[in-house]
Amino acid sequence: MNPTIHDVARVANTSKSTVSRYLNGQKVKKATEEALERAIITLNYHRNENARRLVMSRTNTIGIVVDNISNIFYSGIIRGIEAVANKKGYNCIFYSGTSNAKQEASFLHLLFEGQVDGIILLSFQKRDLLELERMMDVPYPLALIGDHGEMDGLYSVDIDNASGVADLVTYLHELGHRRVAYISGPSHMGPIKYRLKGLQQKMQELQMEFRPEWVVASDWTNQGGYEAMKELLQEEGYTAVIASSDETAIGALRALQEQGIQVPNQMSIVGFDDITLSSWVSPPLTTVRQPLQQVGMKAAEGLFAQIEGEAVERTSHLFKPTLVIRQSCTKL
Amino acid sequence: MNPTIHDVARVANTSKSTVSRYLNGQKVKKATEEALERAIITLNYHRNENARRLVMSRTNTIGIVVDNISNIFYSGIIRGIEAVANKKGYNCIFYSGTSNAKQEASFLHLLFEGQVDGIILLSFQKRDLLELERMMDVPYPLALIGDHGEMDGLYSVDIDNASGVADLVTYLHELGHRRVAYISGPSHMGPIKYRLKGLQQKMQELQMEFRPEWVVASDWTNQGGYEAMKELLQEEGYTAVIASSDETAIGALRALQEQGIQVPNQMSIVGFDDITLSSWVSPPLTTVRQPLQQVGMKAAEGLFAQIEGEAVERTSHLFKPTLVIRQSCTKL
DNA sequence: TAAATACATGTTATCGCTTACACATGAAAT
DNA sequence: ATTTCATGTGTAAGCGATAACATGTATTTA
Repeated sequence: MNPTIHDVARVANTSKSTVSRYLNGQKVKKATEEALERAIITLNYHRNENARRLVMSRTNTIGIVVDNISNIFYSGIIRGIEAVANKKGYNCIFYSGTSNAKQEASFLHLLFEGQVDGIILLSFQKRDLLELERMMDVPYPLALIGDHGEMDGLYSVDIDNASGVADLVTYLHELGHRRVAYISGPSHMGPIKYRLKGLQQKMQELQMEFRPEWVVASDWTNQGGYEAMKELLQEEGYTAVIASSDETAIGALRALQEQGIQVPNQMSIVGFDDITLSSWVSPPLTTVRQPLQQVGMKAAEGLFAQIEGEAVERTSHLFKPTLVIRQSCTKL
Repeated sequence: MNPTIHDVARVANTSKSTVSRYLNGQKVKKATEEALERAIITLNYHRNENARRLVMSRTNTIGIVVDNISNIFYSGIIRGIEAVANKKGYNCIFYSGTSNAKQEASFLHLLFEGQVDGIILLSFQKRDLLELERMMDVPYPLALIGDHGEMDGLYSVDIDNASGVADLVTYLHELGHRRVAYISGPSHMGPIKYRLKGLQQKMQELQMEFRPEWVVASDWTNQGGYEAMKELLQEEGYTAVIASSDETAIGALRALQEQGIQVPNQMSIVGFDDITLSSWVSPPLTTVRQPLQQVGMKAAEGLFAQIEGEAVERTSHLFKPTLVIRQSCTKL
């Protein structure tokens, strides 16, 4: 059996409550402090966190539920969350829905059961509206990152996807491009809808021609981008391609180069995300960078505000990406 | 305040222990079962996991400590771990040492404090020997993935890196190559030493010439591979390059192509890892694939064996990679 | 030196659950 | 009808911590 606070008290010749106070940083007499230190080392005592949580109804821990823990995009967000959590003295633990197809809402039990003080749900998949509604009823601290199904009532944070694409359109427009093609992504991903909407709105605003046959879908992989570009190459008339992710943009670039089409001289291309690879390819890819860390921080801040009983705006908070100009576009 | 088992008992007109038994799947009379079901729904009862863990000294949860949660290599391993854990009815929670430079051993407190029943430490960084020794003294279920500092006394699982490189050497030798260059990786990574050792041993065995100037280090990034290859290009005489990771191999490929050196006609190149990108590049890269999922499963199995009190071999368990032949090498 | 104050420590109830044990109930065996 | 046994349920004692309250000791002040 592990030693308990009671054992420590016995060995140090004092009482449980003194031990508890000492452990929690309250002042004790110098002599008892030393005795306690010795006792704790001798017994190799570690406090039982479960007992503590039971009586305190508090865990000092937040849960982060991610659909795919190895998604590289989440790493920046997680860094942001952890930065805030560390400052607040909280621990982060991660739950992954990766292999088992558990739904996010199924992790809410962690909250009910007292395993965590709050939860951040992190996923760029499009979310189920029923699940979102269910979450709105949860009287516990909760923050969403990613799609919020355009409904209010939940504290959520996301990239302003529409704005990012709009920036790309504007940039191409400034370079003189009037007809641009678009490589979209898989429909189950949250950002897809907003990126397309941003494209359409900005193009309309700038009175650019929008042709449905200049829009193709991809699965957001490199290979998908390659294939989408091949498909797109059967149409003509556009002078630039906007890919809705850098990975597809790079695949598309490969298809273009394979066809002997020079980038950017004969075709301009831009991506979205600013992944590391984007600066390596040739030509280096113009794209927009997502403020991932800020997103994570904002979500964590909102969560802690809720944990501490403050009022938060239960609505969506968006962060604008920033344009990163490299060498994949040319002036017309 | 949340409803407790006591509230449920009151509403269902029975006693705490009956509720507890019902919740734990023991048989109760049909009538009480129905009453309990109703009471639980009415009250929206969720059992307090902390109280339960306190009295049971058991969490049904294992902790997975990873240095960088977004490392794509870990995703396969994690899938393996989760598969075994799910089968055993355990939950996995992840702890990340990402942002804060916490050492792995500092997560052992989770075990002492009763937060988890066992821990898997997952990292491909080279491990600190002092930390490893400290872990050997821990009388709790523990499994290591990655470097085990060549010491026994810990249950650990790893890729057989030496064997992987040896396979590559053998393959090149079979193709007629006798003089090969090698792009190593960063010294703080665990596999580096073993991969180099595998290279040297197999080359010696096959009586191939090993020249120090044909060995350069890289940081295992694409750009690092590019630079390493440039450095290597100042030397001559070798007919093939073994890169110690696919990402560097792809960078090296870029450098070669930039110099107008045709792959595989003028230079053969192989990588290590079999990342997705390796089959996309041109020419598709010959490499070795790591059995990541198996590694994860083996670690989890060893951990559960320990949790269940079985004896396990407290030593290193290695899994051999398999050669994946594509088109980046030519017969001499 | 006695009274007033501050500070450190001990006593005890409590958090919500599981479980050993005792007890009640009803069916099966005598 | 009585005894036996199985089965379901209640009582009560912990699990290991915190914290309100009471108490004791040291320090300051009159």
